[in-house]
Amino acid sequence: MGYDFLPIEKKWQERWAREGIFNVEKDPGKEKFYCLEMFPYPSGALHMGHLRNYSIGDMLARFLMMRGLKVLHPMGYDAFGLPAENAAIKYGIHPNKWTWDNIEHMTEQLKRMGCSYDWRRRVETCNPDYYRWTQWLFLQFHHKGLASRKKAPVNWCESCGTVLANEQVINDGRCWRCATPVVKKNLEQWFLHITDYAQELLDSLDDLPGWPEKVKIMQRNWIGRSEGVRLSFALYGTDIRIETFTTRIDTIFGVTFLALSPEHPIVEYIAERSPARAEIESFVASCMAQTAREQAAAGAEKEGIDTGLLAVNPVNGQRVPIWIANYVLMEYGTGAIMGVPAHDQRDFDFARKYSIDVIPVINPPGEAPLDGATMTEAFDGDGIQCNSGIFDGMPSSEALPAMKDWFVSHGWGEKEVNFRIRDWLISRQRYWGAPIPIIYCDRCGAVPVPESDLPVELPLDIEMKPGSNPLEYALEWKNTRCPVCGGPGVRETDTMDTFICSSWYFLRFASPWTDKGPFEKADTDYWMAVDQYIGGIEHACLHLIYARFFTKFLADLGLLEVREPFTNLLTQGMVIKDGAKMSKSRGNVVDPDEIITRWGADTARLFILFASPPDKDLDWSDQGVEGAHRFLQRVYRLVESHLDGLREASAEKLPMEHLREKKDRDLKRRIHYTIDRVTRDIEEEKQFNTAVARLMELSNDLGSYSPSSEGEWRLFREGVEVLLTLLTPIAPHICEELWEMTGNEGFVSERPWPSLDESALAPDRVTVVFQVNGKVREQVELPAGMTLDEMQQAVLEADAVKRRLADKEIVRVIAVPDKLVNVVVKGQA
RNA sequence: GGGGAAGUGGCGGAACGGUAGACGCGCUGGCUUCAGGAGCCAGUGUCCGUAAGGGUGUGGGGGUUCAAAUCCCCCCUUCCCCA
Repeated sequence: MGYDFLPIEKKWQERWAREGIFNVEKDPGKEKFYCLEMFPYPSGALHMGHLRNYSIGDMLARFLMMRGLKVLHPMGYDAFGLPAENAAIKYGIHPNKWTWDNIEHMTEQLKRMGCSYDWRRRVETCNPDYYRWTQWLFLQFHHKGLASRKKAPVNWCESCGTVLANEQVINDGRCWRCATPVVKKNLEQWFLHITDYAQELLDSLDDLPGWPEKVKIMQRNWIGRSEGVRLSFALYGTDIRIETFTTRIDTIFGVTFLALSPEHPIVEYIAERSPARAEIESFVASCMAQTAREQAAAGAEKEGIDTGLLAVNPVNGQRVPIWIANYVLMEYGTGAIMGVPAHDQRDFDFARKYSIDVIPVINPPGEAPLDGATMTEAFDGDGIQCNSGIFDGMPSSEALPAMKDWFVSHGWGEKEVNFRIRDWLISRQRYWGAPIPIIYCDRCGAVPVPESDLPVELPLDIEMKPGSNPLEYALEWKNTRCPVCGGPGVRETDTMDTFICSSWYFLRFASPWTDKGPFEKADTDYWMAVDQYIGGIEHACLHLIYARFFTKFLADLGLLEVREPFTNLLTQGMVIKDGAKMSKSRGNVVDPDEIITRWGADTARLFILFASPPDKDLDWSDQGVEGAHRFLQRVYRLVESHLDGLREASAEKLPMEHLREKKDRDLKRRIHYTIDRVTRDIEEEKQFNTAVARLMELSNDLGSYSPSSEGEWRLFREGVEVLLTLLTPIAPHICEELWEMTGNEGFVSERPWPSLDESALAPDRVTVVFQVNGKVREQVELPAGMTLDEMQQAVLEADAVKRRLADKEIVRVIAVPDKLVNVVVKGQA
């Protein structure tokens, strides 16, 4: 017959579904494992990145199930978002229909992959049963004062027609979704106060040994904690004070100017009093048109304008000019900086361009003192204080803490910890998202929708038009009653950032059917935290921080026991073809459907797991896929061509001590070596490519073993069954089929993982390497377990060694049991 | 500029400080063939050699060690993230 994979895969997928073998319920008496892959956006079809993500996750879930754990392995859809609106406009399909059609199609695809999900638990974030609770969570943030509306300069994507959070502005100030350059707008927006959790988000990274160091570093950098001093400069001749923050209070005597962000609120006040009012206003206008990244880039041209007004340095009363500068960002610190050109490169560039004084206050140790007039770059290293009053002569490393105390004790400022992470801007001026449950009332202000009125359902009878939010025109929906006073009210038409929806979906999987809350504590108490989370590294500073934030907040509400959602994180590498990431724009995509139709899901899964370790990039190779397919064919033939013998052979295993022949002992050893290595490769090393390699070796050895006696058949049967069981998490369909063909009952997917017979691992003979001065001279097969003395004897008798030892003085002999002997001699050997 | 990851055959990739190149792909030769992207056997880092056997070899250069792809220092290159 041969390996006819399509009907085989269909048959087993149907049987698994019929028997519901992957449905799981909590069982407090049993150890659990929560295995989760990042759920997809239902864009229409799976791509190779998904296939890789879900092959890895499914293999782990199936492996752990066979290891006897209660495995929660669910799947869902991150189903709100802009592409649905774009499709609606482009093809005239309602976002709702477009999304649900895609969800059904992608679910079919996942089933065709043979994934072991408990499909009863599927969630869709666009389902009112789900987003009801997203809205409920927003209200909890609101009650706790952690959701608020404020006016701020925000990132605006012209193409998406919406604002973006800071994390969502990437690569040279572009939109994370469409790569359009982001511009600034001053808008009133909803924010979640993630900064309240900044310190904990930072600290508890240390409690995550199961996360890649790389991701933790990225998060630490993103959170960006810095300790410094908040100080204010008086606006000369007024009572107004301008706040700044610095980590380098040791350079306070070197301040020669103050620089304000063009967006700083005080700029307006200053402009009114400045002789250069018109110039300031036009300068500010031109800055607002620049992208954030243009402003911040270290190499970018620094522009500024002198306001003609002065600020007073608190430590020495010195008056310094106030400038407005494009390189000062409103969103970092206070939006104003003290300019110390001698010790900060950006300030230095700016000062030189506009001929501002440069006053060195730290001299490099052991070198000539700096001269502000002639220095060519800022000095930001440690050195000796100068021009710093009573601190002159002190090493700057000591001066920093000393000056901090001195400064604070004089009441000029206070110590402050500053974070780079900003509050999370969550409003989106889009239709296809979870409505923010707020009603505006002229009398009562912004009023939260009562929990009993949730969900605030998205109206479906809307008209999609480019560049606008249909909710603005959905008057029947928009106009409502104020929940407090009953007067006329207007609904918030902004919807929530979809990252809100994905910040808690892993909790919903624990109790997807409950309507009493977002989840039931008894369920999350059992299932949480996620033991293994798998997904792309691109979410390092987005989803993964947001989800941690939500988890901590929910723990503080008493709704969760855990404070971290994901115990172990695996960030899979990209899928590469022809030297570049697979992408539509590069035209190097391979369609998962095509691969599964042509080669089968098992082949696709096997190739993906074999081609490279999960955290590294994977080079797609059509020939590699064929190779994977050939391996499965060989396994199929191996079983098919030995069917009668396998069926008749006793399932009773022969222990090692009953095996006499070398070939039998070698096979037995290979079988248990494979169990040992495959188990460790999957469980400890997370190195699935070598696990597959070990299975190929076992298969090769079984292929060259010709059983004839009853005992040999028993051994062969053990080998085949071990091969099929170990291969099941990787290529489940073919294994089920072969398992059934050999006359076994039930699903191999439900078999326990083979147990290791340690005694079968010990080798009878070993290849020992003889070296002279570290160079391999001979390889000899010796009985295992020789003493070091015996090994040394053996080495001196070996011809290749003897030849090189003539007339040489042996300095020492090093022997590693069962491995090698190295004879060290004087001079060249 | 800062941070991170990585550099090993023709290719994907293996190697607790202990035989470098497992496994697979590709290639070469042979066998077989109800010709299919099939199977089987042998070979395959490189240089010298018919061979036996040597030399050499993990981006480059130093170092530690009986022994280094692996540990330490310097340099080069590529990719990613952040400014």
